[in-house]
Amino acid sequence: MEKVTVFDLIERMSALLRSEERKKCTEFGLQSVHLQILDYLSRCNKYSDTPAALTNYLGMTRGTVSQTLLLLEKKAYVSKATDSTDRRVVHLSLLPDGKAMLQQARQTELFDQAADLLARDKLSSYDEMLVSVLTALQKSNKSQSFGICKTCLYFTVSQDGYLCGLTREALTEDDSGKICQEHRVL
Amino acid sequence: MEKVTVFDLIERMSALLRSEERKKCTEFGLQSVHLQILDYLSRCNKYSDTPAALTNYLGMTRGTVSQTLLLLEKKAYVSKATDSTDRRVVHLSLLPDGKAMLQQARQTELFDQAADLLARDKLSSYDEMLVSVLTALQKSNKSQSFGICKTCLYFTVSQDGYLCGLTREALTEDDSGKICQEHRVL
DNA sequence: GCTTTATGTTTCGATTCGATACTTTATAAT
DNA sequence: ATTATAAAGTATCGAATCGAAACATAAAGC
Repeated sequence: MEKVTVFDLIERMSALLRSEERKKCTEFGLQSVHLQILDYLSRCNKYSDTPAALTNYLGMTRGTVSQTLLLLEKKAYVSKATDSTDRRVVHLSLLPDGKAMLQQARQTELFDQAADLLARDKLSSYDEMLVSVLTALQKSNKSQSFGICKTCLYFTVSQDGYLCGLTREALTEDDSGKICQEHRVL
Repeated sequence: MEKVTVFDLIERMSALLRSEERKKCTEFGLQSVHLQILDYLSRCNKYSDTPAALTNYLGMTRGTVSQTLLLLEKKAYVSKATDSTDRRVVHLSLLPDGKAMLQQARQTELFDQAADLLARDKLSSYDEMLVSVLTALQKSNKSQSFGICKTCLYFTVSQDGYLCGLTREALTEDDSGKICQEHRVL
């Protein structure tokens, strides 16, 4: 397949989602960045719930992120807590209101419908397909992949559960499904 | 495949592209909306090069689109021309400067690299795969699909070339590859 | 101890964005 | 025909975003 096709297809999907997202946002009186931040926080793990990670993830400046977080904090969507060991670092967490908002704003209908339509066609193994597309994209975007923990180079299965090879810490099943800023593609 | 997987995969791709785009934009002193507009204008056909189409495509209000176009016009990226038959409508076109900017700002490297990586793996027919994913998404997003002209319900092949079944006008090969706001999924 | 680096915050000005009201043109109704 | 209604854009205003730069504080290097 020529590059143009992949390029166009993915760009189209992306534009489609962007548009949907914008509509959702105005509906709930939010900005798309807010939604992206809430979404990220709901998916990232404990190593990645900092303003700095958000800065990298969203590709914005620190100042802007700081401002936006201030606003989200005022709306009681997120809360801050300084790290116990490194007192420069702030850990963010979704508050109940934030979770509720995210739940409402997620484009679930769109995807539900799409999935239903997909199910009718008898396509096999298109998830490995998409996975490989995404992985390829992540590899290209060298800097940071922000991949799922369990697909990481450092992710290891020990006798008594999961383990992060980088931090040497034990990981719960829950942790292993979330996005990590330290993620390295296999 | 469960819905979650599709959802996550595509969301991830989208987030990735958004981030890349943001970086590109600040690099060139633009806003991501500007780039999206330039991109759209470079891909849309003559039925779709109006502010109203942009409004639908981007999911913004008419006022905002009008403002942004004013700015792009001032930068000599786009130009306006009132329609000859319906004097209410305005047709937009990319000026050389706009094309040049778009050329520079497009995330070609990212996709080139991704395509190279994909080429190494021996995956067959993943384009039909992605096409069907995208089509499904477009079907879900009932309102307007903004699909490629040649994949449209109204697209017909006559003895002497292509034809739009809606407007009854002849279409060039070039036209048939572009995005149309009237697009209907088959 | 001093410098350098990293994480966040603050401030400021330019820009965006949505809401509302408005103009102009086309289409529909009577 | 004349009026009414709808559609495409524009203009204006105020709130909010965003990036740049300067700043503060904490950790790390030498």
